Formats: sequence, C-alpha cells, structure tokens
Amino acid sequence: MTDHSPSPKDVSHSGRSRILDEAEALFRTRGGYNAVSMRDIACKVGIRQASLYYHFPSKEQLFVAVTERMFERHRTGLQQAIEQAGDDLKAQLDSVSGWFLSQPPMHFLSMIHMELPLLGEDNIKRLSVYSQECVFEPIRQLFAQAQERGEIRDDVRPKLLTGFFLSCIESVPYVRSFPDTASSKAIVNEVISVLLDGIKP
Amino acid sequence: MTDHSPSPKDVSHSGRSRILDEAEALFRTRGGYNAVSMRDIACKVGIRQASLYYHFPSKEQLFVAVTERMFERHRTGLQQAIEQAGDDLKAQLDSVSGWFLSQPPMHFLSMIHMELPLLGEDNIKRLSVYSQECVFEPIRQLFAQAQERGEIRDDVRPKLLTGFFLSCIESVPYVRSFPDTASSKAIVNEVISVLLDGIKP
DNA sequence: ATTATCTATAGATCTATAGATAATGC
DNA sequence: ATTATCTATAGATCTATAGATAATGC
Repeated sequence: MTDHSPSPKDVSHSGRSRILDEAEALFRTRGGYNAVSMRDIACKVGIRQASLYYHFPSKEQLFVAVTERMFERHRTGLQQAIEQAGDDLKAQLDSVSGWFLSQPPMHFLSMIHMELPLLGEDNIKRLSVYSQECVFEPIRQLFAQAQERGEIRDDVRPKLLTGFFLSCIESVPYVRSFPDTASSKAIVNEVISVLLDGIKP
Repeated sequence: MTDHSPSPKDVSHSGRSRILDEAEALFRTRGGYNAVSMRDIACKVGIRQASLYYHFPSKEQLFVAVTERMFERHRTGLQQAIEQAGDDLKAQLDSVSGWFLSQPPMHFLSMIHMELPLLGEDNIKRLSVYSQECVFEPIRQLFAQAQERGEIRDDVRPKLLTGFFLSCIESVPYVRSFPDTASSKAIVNEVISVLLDGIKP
C-alpha cells in the first residue's frame, strides 16, 4: 500500500518489489496460484521461504498484491496508449494492442475464472472490481465514445465489444504458437480489421 | 445425457465413467488440476481416495482421461452441429455456438495455457494434438470452406478466425456475468454479427 | 530500536502403495 | 478367479509461526 521508499539504497532492486517481480513471473509462467509455492518464490528471490512472511502476511495476500500491481500497471499503460492515439477508433485500438503486446500476457479471462475462485471472498470481490477499473473500463469507454461519435453501429454494446476485444487479444499467444503463423503485430492487425469491417468480401 | 436416476444403488451409472463425470465437474468448477485433490473426487463419487487408483494409475492420467473425453464429446457435437447447418456460414456459426452454449464452458484457452503446462511432456503433446483435432480443426475447416465459397475475404486466415471465434465464445460466461447483460444467445448473436459485418455503422 | 533475514518445526495436506476384504462370475 | 472396494500408512510436500540473529539507523 504505502510505499515510503525509506531506503534510497535500492541497489540492484531488492526487498518487497523484488519479491513481487519474481512472484509475478512465476505465477504467470508456471501454472498459477496453486502451482507455485512460497518456497519457489523465495528461491528465485534468493532468500528463505519463511522470510517472505516478513513482507506479506500470507500467500494469498502476496498473490493479491502481485495482481493489483499488474492491474495498476495496465491502467496507466492503457490510459497513456489511448491518450496518445487521439480521437480515432482505429488508432486507439492499434495503440491499445501495442500496449498489450509490449507486456507479458496477462491472461485476463483465465485469471478471472481459474485464479480468483481460489481466493477468499473479500479478495475475489476486491480483484474483480479492480480488474474492471483498470483494464475493462478504459477500453469500454473507448468503444462507448467511438459509438457517440458515430463510428460504431448503435446496436452493438460497448461492454460486449470490450469482452470480445480482450478475449481476442488474449488468444494472440495461442494462435502465434501455430507452426507457420505471422508476427503478433500482424495477428492483431487482422483482429482489428475483422472487428472494424467484418469478414465478408 | 441427463442423469436423474434417484435409485439408491445407482445401477445406471457407476465405475469408471462416474469417476470421470465427477472429476470433470470438479476440475471445471473448482480451480483446475491443482485445486482438486483425489480425495475431493473420491468424496463426490462416494468411495475412498485410494480406490481411484484401481481405475486410474495416477492423478495425471485421470486428468488426461477426463480431458480427452471432453474433447471427444466436442468433436462429435461440433461435427453434428456443422452438418445440420448446411453450407451456409452464418447458419454454421449459429449452430456451432448453439453447441457450445449447450455444454458447460470448456475454457479452451485457459486449459491450454494454465493446465497443460502442469502435465508431463508426453501428455502435453498428446492433449495439444487432440484439442486441435477435436475442437480447432472442425471450426477451421468451416471458415476455410466458406472462404473457398467466396463468403469470406481472401486476406483473413481461417486459423486466426478460428482462434478469435473460440476466444469470443469463451468470453461469453464472463460478459454474461455483468449486471444488466442479456442472454447468452443474444451475446453470441452479437459476436457473430460483428464477425460478419464489423462494427461500423 | 528497527529492519530484514535466518533456523527449526508444527500441523495439514496430498499422492501413491501395500495388503486385506467383500462381491461377482465361472 | 476376478473385480472393486477398503484400511492404513509412507513419504513428500506446503503454509505459517516462533524465536534467534545480523545489519542498519538514530
């Protein structure tokens, strides 16, 4: 929460944020909350497992901190991406896609329905709300404003468009994994092209 | 399909397939492979944990069996759905969507990148290939044939369309979870409408 | 005095195996 | 004789706590 950064001696990045970094990488690359032990995390950081409990009261709270920080990063990243693009829908979508591609895949939907249910009720609520604010809502507004400007048909709902767009972005690493497929950027361009113009000739 | 036999001795349905049913439901509703123990599964079935090892040599093999059976079910379901629809793209997509909505959500992408990595190398390969054959390939062919019939622009790749379509279908339970949102059928219709015609006015 | 680590361990798991036992089929 | 279950338990975990210890700040 309050990051008083009292030690400007942060040579080569230590302490709490180092733990968050390593934990985030492990939760992402191995199979999520249950597949990563406190020992795994401590090992990566280079300390003993029990020492993690000086910084976080429980594994669950460490996971929550990791996830909140990630959402927060996406909030600011998305905000900047959208600002830079100006008031044009396609430019905004390109920019937002560029942001997501610049980040390690967050696996938004997978997180929501495979990781959240493992947590306590309060934390589920907390992270659900936070994911909405940081990730979903910025994109929803982008679509809603484009609709007000008349760039989007009136019979599609921005909320649903946001869900579809996010899920397509999330599928990029998967389709990329096919033998002959193109770059992520090319794939994303195809998503956006289909979204804007449909697949008909 | 329906299992309503209230008979106490449950002659209709016991043994191996009963275990697969309960395990599948648990893996889906709780948080996946690591979140479900053999004890949980045995408890649902009504036997002791050790008895599961008479039917399956390991938890991993049980999970593989569950997943293969699920893919197989989707293979035949998708095949029927596509056959029934005839040679029209929209009709086929409607029918395929109808099939997915008739099934508990399979969380295709989530499975691929959160569950598979937990398994042994051989099983990863095995299930990857199987998921391609049973789920991905039928839909890819649907798009490829529509493209040959001239119903789809030549500059979009069926493989990518398949990824996008699957990921959108997978997002339906999520967007459904929003407060005011419509039925799953209405959501899917909106996906298909956007896919076919784009979002421009 | 505070901060950040350590060692050691309690207490709960969880997977899998060994061997006994009941029920069924021949 | 085979099939399907059971009890009991070994052996590995894993989370979290208690209390000691070193390093840093005042």
